[in-house]
Amino acid sequence: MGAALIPFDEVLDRLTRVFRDEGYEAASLANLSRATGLGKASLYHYFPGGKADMATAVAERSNEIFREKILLPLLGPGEPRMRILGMLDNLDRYYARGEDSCLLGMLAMGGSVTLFQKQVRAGIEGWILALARVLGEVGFAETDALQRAEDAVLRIEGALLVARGIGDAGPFSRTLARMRETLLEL
Amino acid sequence: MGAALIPFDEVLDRLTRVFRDEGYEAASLANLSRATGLGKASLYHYFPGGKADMATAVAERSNEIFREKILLPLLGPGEPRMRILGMLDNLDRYYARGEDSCLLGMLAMGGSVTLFQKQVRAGIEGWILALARVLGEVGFAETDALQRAEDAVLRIEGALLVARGIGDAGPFSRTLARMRETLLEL
DNA sequence: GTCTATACACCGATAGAC
DNA sequence: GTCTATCGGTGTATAGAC
Repeated sequence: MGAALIPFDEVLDRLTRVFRDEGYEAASLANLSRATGLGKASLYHYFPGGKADMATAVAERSNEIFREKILLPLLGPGEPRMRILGMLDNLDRYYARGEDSCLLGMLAMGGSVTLFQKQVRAGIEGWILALARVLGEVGFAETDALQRAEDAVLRIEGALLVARGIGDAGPFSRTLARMRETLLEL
Repeated sequence: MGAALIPFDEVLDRLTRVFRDEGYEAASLANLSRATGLGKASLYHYFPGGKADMATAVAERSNEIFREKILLPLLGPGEPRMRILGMLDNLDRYYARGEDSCLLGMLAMGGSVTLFQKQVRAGIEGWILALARVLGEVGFAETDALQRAEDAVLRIEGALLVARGIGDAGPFSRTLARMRETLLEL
């Protein structure tokens, strides 16, 4: 009969970890099966579209979680400057001090970007827009706020890429530290 | 008998394009064979270690070309400020205005980073050190110069990642524009 | 140094029992 | 809803002729 062995969200979490650590192409069904404890056929029960289906679901859920953990506190109540500094702390935790990679970044730098461009775009642009909005509250003019927000987001992404590439989380930590001093400056 | 059909450097160039556009895992021997016009067995003649061998060779050559086209002009003769601004123009051309991805970035965000970490580290750190040196000539203190250089490099990488991820080169162009105004400022 | 042909493991995906 | 067993295809890699 087979009741669900673990909650579906837990399945998504484990799939996320594999895609985030290995990238889309290197994440084999054998990996994904092992990570979830589910047989391949069971994975196909939840995701009829197979691996691509799993990755898009995982990317969408990742965007939701990012929204909860990063964007809502950023937009939420409190003094705007403090919320922006709080975002930097939350990012530090979210990306495990630079040890974890960004799922969207991994999907972006893979051979099948186009499959996930909708989710990548939504995640990136949602982040930029939210940050720009709070920078606006702080007093930056709209275009300046947008520029700063875009710059901040792509610096985080670049820092995670470089950290992963050289096997040293230092660039991520230093990037957060620099942004603490410059993001609100001028 | 079989003389070389195309110069070896041309083979490397074509392999580079495949790895840079598809990433390591998605670049199949069939792709690489088609792109070079060489049969699989011929590729194994040049690269006994197979695909990993091709990718490391390609990464090393990519670092050499980057050095020629970007780092030497940056370090070369001329007024330091102008050389730094010149680097930004050269990067704009090198990455085809944001349409091309960074090979090292693609390798960094793949499931086999560890295979290429030596080359990725060499490329990234060589770039940072060169830029820091010229920033030093401009008058920035050593630690400040290093911070600025690291920040600049990871912004370029982040901009290329975001551009690829959303399918729009805009973030890359805007990043170069912002850096033209801020990299030498303060 | 290039090719054709092929080995054989693993890939994503499916069938069908329970 | 889960499993085992298996499919056909493609992956990397090799053998051996020319």
